[in-house]
Amino acid sequence: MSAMQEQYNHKTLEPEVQQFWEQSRTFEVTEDPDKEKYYCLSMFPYPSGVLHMGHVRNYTIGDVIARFQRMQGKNVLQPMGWDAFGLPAENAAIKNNTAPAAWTYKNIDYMRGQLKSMGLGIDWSREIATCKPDYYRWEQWFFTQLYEKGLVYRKKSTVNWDPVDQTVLANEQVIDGRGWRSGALIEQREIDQWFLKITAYADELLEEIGKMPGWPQQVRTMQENWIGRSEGVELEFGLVGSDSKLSVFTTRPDTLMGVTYVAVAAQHPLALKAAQNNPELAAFIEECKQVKVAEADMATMEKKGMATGELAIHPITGATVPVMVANFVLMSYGSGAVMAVPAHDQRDWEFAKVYNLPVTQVIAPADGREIDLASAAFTEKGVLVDSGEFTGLTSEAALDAIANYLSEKGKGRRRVNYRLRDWGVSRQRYWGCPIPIIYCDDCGAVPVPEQDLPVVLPEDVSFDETGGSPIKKMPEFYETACPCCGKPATRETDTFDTFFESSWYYARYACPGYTDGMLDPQAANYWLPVDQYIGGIEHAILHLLYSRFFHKLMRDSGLVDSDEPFTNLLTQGMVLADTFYREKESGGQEWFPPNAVSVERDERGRATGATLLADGGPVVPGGVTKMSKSKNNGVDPQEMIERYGADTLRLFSMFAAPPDQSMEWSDSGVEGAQRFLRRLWKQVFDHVSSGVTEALDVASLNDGQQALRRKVHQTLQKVGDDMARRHTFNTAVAANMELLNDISRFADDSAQGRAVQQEALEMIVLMLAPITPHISHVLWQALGHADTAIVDAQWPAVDSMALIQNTLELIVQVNGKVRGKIQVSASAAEDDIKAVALANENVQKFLDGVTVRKVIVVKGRLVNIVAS
RNA sequence: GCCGGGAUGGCGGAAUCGGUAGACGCAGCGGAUUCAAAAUCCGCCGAUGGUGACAUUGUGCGAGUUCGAGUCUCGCUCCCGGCACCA
Repeated sequence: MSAMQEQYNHKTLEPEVQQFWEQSRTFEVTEDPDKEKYYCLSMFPYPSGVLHMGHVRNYTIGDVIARFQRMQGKNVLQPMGWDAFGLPAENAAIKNNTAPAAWTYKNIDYMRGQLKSMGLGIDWSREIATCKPDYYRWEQWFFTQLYEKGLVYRKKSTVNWDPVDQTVLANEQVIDGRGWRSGALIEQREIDQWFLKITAYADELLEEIGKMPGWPQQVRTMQENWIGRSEGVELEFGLVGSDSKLSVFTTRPDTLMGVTYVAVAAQHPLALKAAQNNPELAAFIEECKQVKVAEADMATMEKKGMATGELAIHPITGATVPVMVANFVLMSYGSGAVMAVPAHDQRDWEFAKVYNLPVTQVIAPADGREIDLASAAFTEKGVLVDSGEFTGLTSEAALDAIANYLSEKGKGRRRVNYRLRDWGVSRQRYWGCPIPIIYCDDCGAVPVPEQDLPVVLPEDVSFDETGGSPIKKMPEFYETACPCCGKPATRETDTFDTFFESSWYYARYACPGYTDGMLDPQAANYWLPVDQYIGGIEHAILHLLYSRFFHKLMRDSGLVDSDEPFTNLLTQGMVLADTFYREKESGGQEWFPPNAVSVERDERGRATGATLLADGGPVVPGGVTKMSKSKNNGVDPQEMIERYGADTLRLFSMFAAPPDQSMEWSDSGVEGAQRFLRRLWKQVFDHVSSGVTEALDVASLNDGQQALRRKVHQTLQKVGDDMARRHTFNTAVAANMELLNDISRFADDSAQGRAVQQEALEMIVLMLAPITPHISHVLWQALGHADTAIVDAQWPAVDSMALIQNTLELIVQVNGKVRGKIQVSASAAEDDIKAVALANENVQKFLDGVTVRKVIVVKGRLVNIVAS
């Protein structure tokens, strides 16, 4: 063992420790049936070029959990890879005239180095890049399997066309009518698309999300709402002068007797048919097409409609009601037609007011109060009135009665509807996984046979200024022969949505080099499901729903035997920083990085203003917002690692806020974290350089020694709970800071004093090991453990004997207000405690002239004297 | 509109099961050290009053339950996130 340096120097220390891990292959793991496994996974990064603070936070949380679980004796897998396909590579290719592949690989190489400098305990031998054929060949294979099973289909459908990125987006990728990446207004277009039948799994996806206690409630609710199950009745209206029927879906069959018209979507076949000889209606339908389905300000949209001239026949009464085309009916939900009950549905009511349609009340409040249908619809449930044989039933009873009536007559049936729509996976982009389909004039769409996989994406390509996909202009790529008949045929040139790759990467990490199939069942079933998944809340719906869907598809193909991919989910909060700006003369703001600004404060520390360091002129504080290029408030992790070291950066990230909350960046907070590490270093240095330490003899400790030892084991208990159960790493760090404060105040250089201090320092180094692994590694050696690396050390056990106290301090309250503190023996009887409390001098002052009514003793905590 | 989460010192946050509100850190103030500065160390640090012991008050607002409420209940206000002509 080399002698411990007096000064903490992260610059030499961290690379040395990282080299040790790499040489010892510390984090490379294999399946070991005798050991409990723990699979800890952080969402893999897109190789955009450089690491940002969001990555640092994500991967530090994951690494802390992984290292902690390893110290629990588990066989811990923590892999890393690259979500390598995607649009930014194409944009960069056009801008810099490089191929997307070259750009991506260059970024991966650079970012891998950055991740390594963070000191993450990753099994790098399992690294995956989704743009490599040995990865994507298996999703191509899986797609052909799903095709055979009928879970894949192609249809011409209205899609969201992003005019900037020149691509189709999934509904989930359209936010407020704009593309989730480009922000461009989305247009509607008809294109042939491949779809995955996620709706076939809607029920299971919904059912199981309800029983996943390891997921945050927020994410579960978001997925539930997204799937959007609603139970109701599907029923048919007849059409006058026609044999065809008009099918509608309703969740309120109890209001059926109040139907005064039927409304259909503009794209509904009935509307299109009626428009053929009605130019006015045709024009209206055309107008509705212009309105985007997901337009931002829908709420203010005017109810518009037009009569089709058709008449529908009520399934119970046989009365005829008009069929209207209405702009508020969605073709994509249910059957694209609704029964309208203006008296009991607000939208129907508003529409009826505009077009003078009758409002017929059929539900009355159960409590008999008056309602005014002239001002609004009555949408609550109640009791049926004027409803023929159903009159007098409650809404609940009528729901059943009418549903039964309709199904007996064959005019309707109970039905469940979902908001969720099938997943369109085709993208008209180049930098993605080719969809393994060949189109033959005679045989139609034919999946590429297994022996011809993978369909390799050509990497050596160049882009023209249109940004269109190069493989669409490469006959050598798309010209091929039909696998069925051998005639000349054309290859699909669309690629998969990149969510396709990220939907199963977690499983491939179990067997990244496996060449005999998509997954090695033995390895996959050993490691899966992921025990802890960590990532951003922005993936609450898209990625996390697709992954769950994929896992079930893989299960039903016999590839995995679990139902869900991620047992526990931690969604980390955003990283925020201060912003400062000046108004530009040309309009708009010029934003300055926080470290270029000096904040002035008054004598209480309150901010009074801010100036730019460069010119001393004032700048305006713009609040604390998510780190972003546009606000110029990003902090470069690499710079922080170089200046303070990875341990300091990791410590600060974990200390600043609980992992699921947003975290504010603070330069002085980082310095505080480093200050703590230097104090810890100095404490260990002073201890080890002042001689040998003899063995701890617990029985011989004096009060002061016992007190420090109690603090050590109390801290251990708390930190263990914070790390394992609560995931509140901020309070775990705070507890260690408290402990170090106590250690540095502990001035006892007696033999047993030094022994207690030795234990205290060992414990603090062990407790910090998951968070600050480099310094802990070195300090552990300095404390006399040169033979075993701290990563292989066991998490220490709490000595419950050390927690025992002979005397306790109790708070004494009078009527709930603290009036004094008393020391009592831990074994004191309740009556004795009461007597001591009542005798307390300050307590006596408040008992003067009043009568004690009751004395409440809360064991180990307080005494409350009730007096009046 | 609906669903979910919040609101605690100058700031980030702590208080885990109803039991000392403000742990820990940052900023600030005072002191030691230093020729000086940085670094380091010690002390103070919600508000009001008091030299002090201490007292009063204080967790967005208004009620309530309780011996005792930041925590539970009811009613509001505001903020953040998500969803939304979903029949």
